[in-house]
Amino acid sequence: MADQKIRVGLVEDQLLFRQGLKAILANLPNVEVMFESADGYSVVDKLTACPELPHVLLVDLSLPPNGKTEYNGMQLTNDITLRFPDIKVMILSVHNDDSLIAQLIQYGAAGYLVKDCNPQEVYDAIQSVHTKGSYINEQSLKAIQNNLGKRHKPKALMASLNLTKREVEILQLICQQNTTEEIAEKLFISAKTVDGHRNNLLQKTGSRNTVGLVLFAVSQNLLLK
Amino acid sequence: MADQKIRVGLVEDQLLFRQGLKAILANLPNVEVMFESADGYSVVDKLTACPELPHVLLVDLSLPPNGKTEYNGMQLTNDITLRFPDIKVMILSVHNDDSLIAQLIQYGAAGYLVKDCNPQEVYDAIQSVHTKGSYINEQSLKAIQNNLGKRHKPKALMASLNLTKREVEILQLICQQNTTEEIAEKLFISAKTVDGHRNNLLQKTGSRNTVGLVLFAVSQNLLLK
DNA sequence: TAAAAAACAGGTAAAAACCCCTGCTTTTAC
DNA sequence: GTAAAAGCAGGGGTTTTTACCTGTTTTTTA
Repeated sequence: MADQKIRVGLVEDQLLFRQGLKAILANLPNVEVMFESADGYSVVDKLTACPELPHVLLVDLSLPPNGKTEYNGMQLTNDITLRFPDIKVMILSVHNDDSLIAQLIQYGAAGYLVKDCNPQEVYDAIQSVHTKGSYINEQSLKAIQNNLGKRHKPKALMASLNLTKREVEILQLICQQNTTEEIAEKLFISAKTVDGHRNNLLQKTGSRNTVGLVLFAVSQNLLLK
Repeated sequence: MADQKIRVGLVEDQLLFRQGLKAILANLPNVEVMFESADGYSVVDKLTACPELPHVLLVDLSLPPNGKTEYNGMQLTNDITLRFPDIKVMILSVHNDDSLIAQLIQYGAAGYLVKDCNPQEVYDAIQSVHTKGSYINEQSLKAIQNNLGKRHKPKALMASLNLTKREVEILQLICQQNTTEEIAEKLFISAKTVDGHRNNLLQKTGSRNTVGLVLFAVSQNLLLK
């Protein structure tokens, strides 16, 4: 198992970059490049035809469009991880966009590398993705932290607002697109009372209108699914 | 630099576990345990008094309360990472709760380990956190992926709805708590026109009212920050 | 170039927002 | 243990905003 080579696939449109990467990886003792593609469209087909699937797929984030429709590394990542859950997708990109990184992780990417990293880092990443299941470096972690829900200290905020149970209850019903009267019926109280609670909510949350209430509820994870 | 020892701090209430961990780490050549605490309350004070800050802080997630108030590893992580950004906080926990892991990462934790891992993994984690800035293993990555919003192909949904640019623009302004008239002023069009767009949005998204529009925008990540 | 889609706009009724207010019950604090 | 505070329920009325309908003009696109 430890001596078995890590099967690596490359998805990268620039021929030179792809060849260079292949050359670098060829020098590594326990890595074998056994798959490559210049665009995203044919990858799934090629993989289904493979006798052995690659362990790790290095995917360029900016893949070329096919005529009109675009099929970039993000979409490919999503499709690959859904159809081949065992393949670890490692994104290569020139950019370093936080929200993009977070989204890629969300779409199932196992790691993210900028293209100007050194070869050793590529090797570490492949190794880490294969053995640990992921390769998250500091910048990726920061990206994740910045995009892992925007709620900073929800408990503190909630506590300071001091919403009552009834208010939370009504807020949740508002967020389910109920009108004031519908809420009143469901809670067996007067519509006027609901209106009063709604106004308290507006005041307590500092909202201008229902939109603000919904955004608040979302930020505080108060939504019932 | 490479020969310099990694300074490690322990925050763990169980004496036996803390001592055991210290003994394990003492065997490692490039690790030095130079700080320890049995609860969360005194950590910040102790750290400010330190001549040299630890590189890595191993923190037990379930720290004991002080009388009435609770101060657990989550809160400690939040405080430490805010006040000492250079210290990498590594969480130790018996549980393996996805949403908890994600929240900890969000609060600034650099890694998460379950307590029944083997000593080698602790060493790897410390090493990784110190050199790479983070240690995210497969279960942590899964936790992150599960908590980075829901994974249901926003683009596909968006495409099928076919919102126009103008509609998206107006939806975003609605989500900023603007009234129809304010939006009209900002876009130099009639309020009636904005209203028309709003109605198209209601129809296209299948919403009953503005609340539905906001929830849709949130689900599609259409909010401008 | 014809059809489709988008942008625009007016009228009307319903709902929400925003004020004012009175009681009653429960919780909290001194 | 009593007083104060907070939560809850209810009411009246006005103004603003939204929801829903209709239609026309402009822009896209097949």
